[in-house]
Amino acid sequence: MGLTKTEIFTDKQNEIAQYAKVFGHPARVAILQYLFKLNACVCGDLVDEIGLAQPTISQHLKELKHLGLIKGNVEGTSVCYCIDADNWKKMKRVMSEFLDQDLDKKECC
Amino acid sequence: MGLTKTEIFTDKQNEIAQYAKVFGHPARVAILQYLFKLNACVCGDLVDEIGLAQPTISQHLKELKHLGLIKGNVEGTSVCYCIDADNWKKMKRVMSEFLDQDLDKKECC
DNA sequence: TTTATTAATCGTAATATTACAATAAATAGA
DNA sequence: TCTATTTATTGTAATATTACGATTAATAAA
Repeated sequence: MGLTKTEIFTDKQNEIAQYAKVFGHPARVAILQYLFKLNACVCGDLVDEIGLAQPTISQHLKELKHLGLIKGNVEGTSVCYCIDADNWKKMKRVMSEFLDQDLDKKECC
Repeated sequence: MGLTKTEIFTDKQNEIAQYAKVFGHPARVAILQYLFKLNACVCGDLVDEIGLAQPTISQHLKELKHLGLIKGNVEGTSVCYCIDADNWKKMKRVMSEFLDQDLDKKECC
């Protein structure tokens, strides 16, 4: 136990859960908000900005990169991160379909 | 360690993460989708529908109820669940604000 | 009152996540 | 080459999550 039974769910359900999971930590939310706010690539100031240790930030960045929501570019000794616009749009389509379900006649309790 | 440092993040960031976290498991996604699909209250068939043990479903329902996304109504020996439309809308506003951030001029890598 | 039905709770094992110190890797500049 | 700078990786402790058997609680029906 302790492991999610992904095989009993649909691909769509697992996809939604996977996206949601990565947003399920405030540090990753903060990283993404910062990348949006700066309107440009961010090279390294995330550790100062967020206030977590460098390996922790690096770990969170890895998860965001793994889902394709951000991309990194090596620039000298530092690495530049930014939102991957195409994949962000893909994610939005998946999440919107889930969040925007019709609420009519839903409440009967 | 192992515990999220919520205190270093804004209320908004923690709120987004909390909503996302509850969507971060396919069983909870499946439960919500089923409640939407039925267009009515669901009294108990979630265990058969989803395919997880009854205590597991009950645990997931508890988390959804705790965030206010669903509500339950006792009906005889069974309990009737449905989406809480008002709170679902509140959640959607919070998540949309986060997901719908402006993507212009974001990519430079 | 007894029995059946349904859902919640408790306890717990297996696994996952979070955070960070220590270290490694990679590159720039002296 | 040596040193500084920056990021990734490794290892690990603390905590959280997931799943379910066993049990309890609550109500309905016999």
